[in-house]
Amino acid sequence: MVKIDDVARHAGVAPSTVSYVLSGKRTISEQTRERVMRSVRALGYHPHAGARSLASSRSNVLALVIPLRSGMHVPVIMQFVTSIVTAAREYDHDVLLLTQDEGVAGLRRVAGTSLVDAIIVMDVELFDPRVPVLRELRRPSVLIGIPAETEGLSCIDLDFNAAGALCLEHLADLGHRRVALIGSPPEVYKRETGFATRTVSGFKQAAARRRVTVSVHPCESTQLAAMAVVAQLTRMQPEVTAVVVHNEAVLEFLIKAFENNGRHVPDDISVVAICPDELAETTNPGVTSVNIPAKQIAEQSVKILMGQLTHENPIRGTTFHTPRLTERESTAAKADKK
Amino acid sequence: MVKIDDVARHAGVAPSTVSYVLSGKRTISEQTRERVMRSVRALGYHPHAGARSLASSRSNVLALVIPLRSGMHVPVIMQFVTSIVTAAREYDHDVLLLTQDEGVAGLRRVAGTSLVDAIIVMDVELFDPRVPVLRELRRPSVLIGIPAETEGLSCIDLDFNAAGALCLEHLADLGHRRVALIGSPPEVYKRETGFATRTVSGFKQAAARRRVTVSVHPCESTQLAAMAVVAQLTRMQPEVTAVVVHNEAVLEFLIKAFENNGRHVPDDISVVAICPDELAETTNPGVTSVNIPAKQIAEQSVKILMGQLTHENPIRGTTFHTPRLTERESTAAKADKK
DNA sequence: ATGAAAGCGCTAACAG
DNA sequence: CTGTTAGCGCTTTCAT
Repeated sequence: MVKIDDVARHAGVAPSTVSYVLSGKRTISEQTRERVMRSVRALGYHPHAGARSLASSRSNVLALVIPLRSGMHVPVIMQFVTSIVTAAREYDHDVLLLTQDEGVAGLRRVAGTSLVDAIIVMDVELFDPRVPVLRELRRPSVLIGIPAETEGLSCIDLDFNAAGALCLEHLADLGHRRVALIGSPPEVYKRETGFATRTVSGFKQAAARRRVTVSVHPCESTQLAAMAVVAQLTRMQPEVTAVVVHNEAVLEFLIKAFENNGRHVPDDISVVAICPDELAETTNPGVTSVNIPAKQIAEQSVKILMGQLTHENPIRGTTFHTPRLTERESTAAKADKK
Repeated sequence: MVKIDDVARHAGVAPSTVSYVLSGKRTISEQTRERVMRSVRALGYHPHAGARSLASSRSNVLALVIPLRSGMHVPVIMQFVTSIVTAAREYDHDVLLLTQDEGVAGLRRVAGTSLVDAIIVMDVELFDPRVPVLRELRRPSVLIGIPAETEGLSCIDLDFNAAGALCLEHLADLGHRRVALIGSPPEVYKRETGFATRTVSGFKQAAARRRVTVSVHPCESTQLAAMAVVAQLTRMQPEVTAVVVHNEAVLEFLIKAFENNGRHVPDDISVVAICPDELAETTNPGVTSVNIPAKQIAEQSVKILMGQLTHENPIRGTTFHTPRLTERESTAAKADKK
């Protein structure tokens, strides 16, 4: 294995000079920098990660805790994961993956052993046991999702409150007076996962403002559950002319089910979804939707961590992404019959 | 930060003794082991990962390269990922995530810096540029998927050849004489991804043996593409009474499309899928399927790496998982009309 | 069964 | 702008 001393000898400089050339932590004459880089390439030098982390107390690795539990839409998670890895690489960092099932112990382990410099936690609940641990770890961290107590932590999420409101406003503007929200599986609400409950409350607040009558229907992520909700809605609440769907997994099933119940989208029933744009574009018809900007949130998360790690830009507190609604073919003005 | 010397002092032993207690690399009297462990817990000691990797030249981290490209079913990838992380933790290893887009350079980097001890590569193509690099890296590695040249490498995959054959045999046993295979998107075949082409060839070989007439239809992972394939099949090849689906993403769309074309599953058309059991169970009707055993393959991959890392059980060569077909409600004997 | 001590390869003062 | 050197915290011979 070729080491820094080999490079130094080959280039006729001191080891520290090689180190500084590579890290850019002090100014080096263009001449020697060139010579060193040439030697680095000639010998195929790769600094030993462990030695580096020992000497600098920086591993250049981030931990990412991904959710495993039911109720989360897998493609969205995956998009977060890949975006975070890509963003981390831009800052010359790698990503270590932790699954939720190691729980709090995993956080303690990777932080305690200095395996990672910072931690990203996805799918944070309102009263998440990891939150106090993160606080006591005293390492940079960012939570994707908003817990009840954010003091001293960096959190980031889509403003689901505004997203819920935005959906209702859009439908209210189109003249709808009775709107149903079809949401995540019941367990997601029981866990008090922020994104689900915040959407509901934003939705309800907007409904109160606009004097729209609403109801909320949690829904399992299966076709059967989707059909059941539509059947119930059609039978018990035929006056509902629009729905907001906050459950990517059943979006297509719901549309199909409405069609099968003789209610055409958007003529008989309008549909707005909160889901990734890619999904909303590929359904038939295209669904008016509020985007879940996984890529942007992932990039912003990494940026926040890097700011904290370099002490330059220690963004603390909560960052909300403003939701954006895109009109597609699934919403229309309320029909004026009756 | 508490270090090994602190623990040693607290327990009244030498630092090396603490190290040996923790690693179990030499026999320690029950007495001192207890004392040391007590001190470890009392002080909350976590060995520094970098120092450890520097001294032992083992990082206890595995790299996992995940695919990003289109054509792969995301939930299956995710299942692999989480299973690999979980399996690695059983052996006290962590998992570093690499995305495909860093390409060969990512492999060189993590191996060259000794960031990882071993590498798992998913979605390996027949002529994969990473294969020669993996070979020259001289680190334990396992490929999920089978390249053209496996010399000196460990590979593992479902025996898709057998899977394709198994599907056809099952349908032939039920009396079907004309069978279509609806496969992955065209680009997957163009890339010569082994799993897709091997399925097709196993399917065709079995068809030749059983004198069944077959056709193969690549299919994009969209509802529209699924509808188009079904329409084409119904119009151009009405004599086809059974299909094999090797594309998880469109399985449900295909079934729906057949129903909409007035062909009931399984009475008018039998459907066999190659997909995870979880998916096959939740469709309506349940689909007879050959399982993609992500969890088993993931666990086996990790086990292979561990064998190589400990030099105990250096499993080389190719491991094929034998496919298993589970009958559900989507297949029936061919109707005897005409 | 345990201790002492020599590195592992790199970074970051300190010195010039 | 560059060189010298003292660790970083752990593992692992080599001793006993």
